[in-house]
Amino acid sequence: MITMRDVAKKAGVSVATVSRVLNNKSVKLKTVEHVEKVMKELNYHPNQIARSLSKKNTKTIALIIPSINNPFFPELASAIENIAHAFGYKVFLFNTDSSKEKLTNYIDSLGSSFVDGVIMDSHMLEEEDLDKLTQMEIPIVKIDRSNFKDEFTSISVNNKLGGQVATKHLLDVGCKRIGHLKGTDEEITAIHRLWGYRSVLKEFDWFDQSWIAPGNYSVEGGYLGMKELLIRKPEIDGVFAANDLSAIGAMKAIYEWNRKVPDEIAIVGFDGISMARYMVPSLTTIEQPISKMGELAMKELIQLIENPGKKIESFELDIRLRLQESTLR
Amino acid sequence: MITMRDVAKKAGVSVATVSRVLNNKSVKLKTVEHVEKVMKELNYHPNQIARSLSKKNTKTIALIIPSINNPFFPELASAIENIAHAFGYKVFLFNTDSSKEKLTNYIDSLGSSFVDGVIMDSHMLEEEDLDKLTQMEIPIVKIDRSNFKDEFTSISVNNKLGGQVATKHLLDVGCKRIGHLKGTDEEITAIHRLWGYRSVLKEFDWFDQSWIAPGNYSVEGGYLGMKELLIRKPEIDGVFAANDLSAIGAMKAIYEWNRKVPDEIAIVGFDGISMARYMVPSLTTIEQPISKMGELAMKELIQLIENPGKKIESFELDIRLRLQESTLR
DNA sequence: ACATACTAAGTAATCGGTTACATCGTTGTG
DNA sequence: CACAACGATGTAACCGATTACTTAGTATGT
Repeated sequence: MITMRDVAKKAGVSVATVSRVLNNKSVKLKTVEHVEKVMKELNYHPNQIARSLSKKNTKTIALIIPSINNPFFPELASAIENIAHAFGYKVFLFNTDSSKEKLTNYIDSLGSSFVDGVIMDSHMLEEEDLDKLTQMEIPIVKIDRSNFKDEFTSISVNNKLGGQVATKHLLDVGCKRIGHLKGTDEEITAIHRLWGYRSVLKEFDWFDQSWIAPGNYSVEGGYLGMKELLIRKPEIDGVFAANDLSAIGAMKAIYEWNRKVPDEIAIVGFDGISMARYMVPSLTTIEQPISKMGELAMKELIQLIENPGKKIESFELDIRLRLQESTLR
Repeated sequence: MITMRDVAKKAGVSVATVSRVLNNKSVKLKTVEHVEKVMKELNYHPNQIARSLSKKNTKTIALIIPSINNPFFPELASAIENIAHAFGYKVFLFNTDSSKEKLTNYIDSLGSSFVDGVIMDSHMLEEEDLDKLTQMEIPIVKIDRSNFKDEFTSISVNNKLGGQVATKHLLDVGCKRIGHLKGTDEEITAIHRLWGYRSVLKEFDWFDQSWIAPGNYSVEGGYLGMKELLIRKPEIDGVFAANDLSAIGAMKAIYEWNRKVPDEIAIVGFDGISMARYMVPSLTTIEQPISKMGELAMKELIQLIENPGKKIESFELDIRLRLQESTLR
């Protein structure tokens, strides 16, 4: 491996000068040119690890997400990676696969100062984990699920409001019996969406818990949950699925049950993943500004990293109803 | 920041001993316990960067993919990340967004020895890039698109065969006029799939280039390309789309055109992304063993990294026809 | 009892950069 | 003309670990 000393020796200057050339510090133009020529000749690449060690930064962040099967996360990751790249940061992909063990594992590793910051999107965080993270004194931005106190900058949307908008919309298009495919029980987003749904329907006398089935935030879950609802509630004519994936599963179940979307059963999802537009029929959904969330998260994290005075903030971005065929009637 | 010296001082031993405790080298049990206790007390975490500098490895790999919107890549990334994690490796996500500039940028950065290896899935590699990569002497595994000579270990499937299987299947279910939504012109996989399609149909006298429309490997592209075909070839009754995304777009176009899948037009995709199963109707597709490809790639890369004697190999995995409703008639 | 082998631990060099401080030559000012 | 100020460069310490080499102490064998 070619090192700075090799370059210095061949160029007849000191290592300090080579370093200065690399970092655009004051060096005579002629020297710069000469040293750069030597670097080319030797095909020299500065060692990022050594640089990180003395500079005490790595220009690297960790992105912790619970799953990669839900397109929401790739879309988010894409936005994050884009901004990161634009600002010279690299992104570690830590996929916890909804496994607590893997999450703990990753969190523990963060203490080893190989990342400058963390974007965390996980519902499985417990007090213990948060304590660890706080102790590490590493900048953190939480996305999507701000279930804990305001120790970290967080980016989220109003999930309860989203649930309300979705449910009201189903009422607006004439649905009389509206079911819900809820997300996982641990996720705060899922709980809030459920609350939104319930808050709109609680005054109706037909409404009770039996209109709620598990959807598990997954296609398979939505599919199974919808089958359950179809059996239990043949009169169902509207569904609010806690996310787009489960809505897609639900549509599949409805189709197999030989019922028509939207005429017999209208359906609303949540997230606004791009695939929702291309379903047949296209899926009405509560759209989160996914890219904007990713961009904001990354930009905030960079702020946190690069100017230590930066304060913790909470951002709540707007959702909107993206009207499509699945509720068009 | 707490360092090894702090631990050493407090424990009354030398830094070497602390290091040995960390690396399970021969140390008296009593000393180990004592040092570990001190580490706990000080909340000491070894600095990964310093460790990497002296060990000359980073337990990190770079995954370079062209896009994150096509679910194929998240599914691949997921498999890779899983194996990586199991073997103690971390994964950098480099998404080139089909931008040559970003790719070059990332490739150049790889010289700085901050990764032990690279998994590369990009069709945009040019001679120049390959030269750079070869010079860096960094272990590389290429996935999916082995368009260049055998300088690197590569994992792929037989795309031409896939195109043939898909097209023959459409003939088998009774299609008389079969169009193709091709992928991007630069991607070798797309070219091979097209070849497969053409090789099956070239003997038919109705067949010519005008049955091929651009699909661009994207939903939008498939949608637009299908519209084009529907206008140009009203008699079309079968479509082989170069990937699942474009097939999904095509189904949307067909639906809007008020034609029925599969009865009036049958359609086959390529890739076997999990979403294909949940389309309405579900999408028949040429299934690549995506997870297996990712796992194999990562395992091979680890081999390459950890035992330098390891030879370059080419793996061609099997594809299979995944029969679903979109060709069921 | 003494040479030999082995274990546990310490000393200091090293990985490849950055940077505080020192040095030297040049230019500017009264 | 003498001295201050500044710009370009060199020297060497440092970032936080690992590890080759060395040494002290203990166990084994004859």
